[in-house]
Amino acid sequence: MDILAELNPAQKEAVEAIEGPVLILAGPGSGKTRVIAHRVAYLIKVCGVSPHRIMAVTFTNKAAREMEERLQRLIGRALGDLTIGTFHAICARILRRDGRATGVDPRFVIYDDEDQISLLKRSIQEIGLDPKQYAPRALGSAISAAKSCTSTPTEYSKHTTSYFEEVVGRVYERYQQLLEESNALDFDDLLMKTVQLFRASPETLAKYQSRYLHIMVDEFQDTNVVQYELIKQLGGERHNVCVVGDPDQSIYSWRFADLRNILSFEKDFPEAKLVLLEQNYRSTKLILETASHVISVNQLRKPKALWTENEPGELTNIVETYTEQEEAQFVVSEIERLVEGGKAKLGDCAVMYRTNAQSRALEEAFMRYGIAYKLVAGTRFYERREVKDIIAYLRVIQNPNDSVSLLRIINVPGRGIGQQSQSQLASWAKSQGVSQYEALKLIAEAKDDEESQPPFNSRLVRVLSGFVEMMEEFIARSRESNLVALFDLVVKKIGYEEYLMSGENGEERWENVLELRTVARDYRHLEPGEGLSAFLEGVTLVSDVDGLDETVDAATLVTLHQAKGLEFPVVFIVGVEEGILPHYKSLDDPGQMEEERRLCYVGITRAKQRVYLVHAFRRSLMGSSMVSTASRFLDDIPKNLVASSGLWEREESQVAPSLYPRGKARRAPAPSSDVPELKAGDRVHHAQFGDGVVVNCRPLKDDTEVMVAFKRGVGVKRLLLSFANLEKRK
DNA sequence: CGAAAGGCTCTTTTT
DNA sequence: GAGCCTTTCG
Repeated sequence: MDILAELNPAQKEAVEAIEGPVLILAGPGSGKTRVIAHRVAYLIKVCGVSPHRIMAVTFTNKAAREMEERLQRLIGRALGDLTIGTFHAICARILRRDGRATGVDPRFVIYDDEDQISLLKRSIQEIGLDPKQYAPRALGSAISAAKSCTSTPTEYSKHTTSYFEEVVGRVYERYQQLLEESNALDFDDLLMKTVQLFRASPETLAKYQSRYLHIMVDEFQDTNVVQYELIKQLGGERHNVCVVGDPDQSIYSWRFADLRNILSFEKDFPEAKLVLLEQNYRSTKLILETASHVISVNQLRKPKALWTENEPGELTNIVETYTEQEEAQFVVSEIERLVEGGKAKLGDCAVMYRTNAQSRALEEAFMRYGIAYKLVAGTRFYERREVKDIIAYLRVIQNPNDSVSLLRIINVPGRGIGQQSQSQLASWAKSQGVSQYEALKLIAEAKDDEESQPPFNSRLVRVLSGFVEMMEEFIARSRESNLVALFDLVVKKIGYEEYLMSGENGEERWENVLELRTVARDYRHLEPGEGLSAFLEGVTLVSDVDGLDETVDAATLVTLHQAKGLEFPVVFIVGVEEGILPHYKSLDDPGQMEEERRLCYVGITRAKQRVYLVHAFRRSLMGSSMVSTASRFLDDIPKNLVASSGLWEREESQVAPSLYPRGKARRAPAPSSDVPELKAGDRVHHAQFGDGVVVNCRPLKDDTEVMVAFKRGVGVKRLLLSFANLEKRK
């Protein structure tokens, strides 16, 4: 098979440019994944480069898997040990192998978001601050930002410019100490420590530099500074670095992805070859045009000349519904209509949304209609309590210093080691200068020796010893048994099934444990220790889309972020409203607003045939009902590209003429002489409901109906102006 | 010690 | 509406 056949001239140019740096700017649907795959295949098959000497970085594990499959088809034989995966997975592998040079113990565990928050809380408390006053999440984000520029606690603290930053510096320092004591790395550490390793150990760097002749990076627009640094380190003198990206699809700046990497690339590699992929093979002309109108409003971008030879296709559907329930219902019934009419298969349809919370109404509608769907994240499997409990046991077995996991399981299932006992244990461990697990071992050893008893009562000594003896048994077994045998032993010994069954949703939760066991089975052929470690790494570094199964014929529900890199014949984007898309947190920041717009652009450009942009008039948010207005992004789509419909009549359909209680209305004071003139946007005060904002005014026969959005818990009320006694506020 | 109940605060997006 | 924390009681 000729690897260059079937490629257009620009794609061919990108594939053949194998010497020196290459920057590929690729519009949506322009075949960039294809280019990467063909480029790797070209290197191996035509240029005779060993797969061993190629690294390809993808954004998700799923993308890596697909790339591998594609390559196998292209090359027609096994790949050998090509390095392909996410930055995080690749770095974890490097650190396990060579991390010692920078002080990383190869048995490290990786802390996910939840573990990180819990450790941050502890750090905040330990330096004498209140986690309620200093939100762990906010501090975590600041620390993550620091790590994204490989700034150590000491370096960070040198350059603080505010009290908040000073606090961040202190928390960062303690947090990092605790991580080290726990022999744990967080996601950012995986990247940062690898860069530090390469800085600290030129021999290690040289080893990797001489191995990797060619490096390729997908989704380059979403890399951060450390990731870029890593690419530069590995690229070494050779500069055989090929990066592929699209600035218009940069949607991870909140994770400190830095678009400037693209500019820096051209500066750091002045000899870089630039390739533009502008022909779109995915979408209809009208979809591409719609998307272009949305994105072209952004100021901070370089215009692109995207084009397609595809059919014009259908107009973009803009639909307004009354509530989010109706919105979900519309989506599901429209999908049903398309499927029944033979216009699409169920699996062709995707529903995309800005926030995870929006999936709820959709799921309910899918279930009510009995239509199959797959939810990409949901309450993510690996974040479920029962799943994390078992993982925590396995983590402590691999690495007893993992304090976050130890604290999680020490009293789960309950064995009488409550808060009180735990802090006793913690302070004793500290006084002895040992880790908590080591303290437990000391207690167990000393329990029959009257002399060296730690200051605990005999009951506590008994339960603590019992716990640590059990864990020691697990650890011993982990050296000789395969992962599944170990898994079964742990679950049985701690009585986890009985524990779950006695609680709520026991059956469902037990099923999740069994599901985790089937994941573990994939690792049972590995050597005992290796299987455990690979399993733990796998379950921590999974991404949500990794679980997406294309072979199942069901509609897909994803966030817009997760949708990056996917494509579907039919795309619904729901909640296209001010405050949702764009998200309200972005409303006052032009830079963030541009990112929201890119997010919308990413969504639209996922579609091959049909796009629906749906918004609701009312939506429950954080418990109370709010009135929503159509997203500003919809205004930027010319009318001639749009087929719009409202599924509810603003003038007639609504509830009762007035929500104002009748009895009360009669007793209410007579219309006052100076009824204020109100218009949408005015702030008002109501004696009973408090402060609110006028959402809408509608003239009636001899009165005005005003819709007012009140504060939390009250929601939107429909009032008669003459009776409501509204006070206009400035 | 632990279960239950009530009160609080927030919620973007995720490797 | 949910998850987390605190309080209270057995």
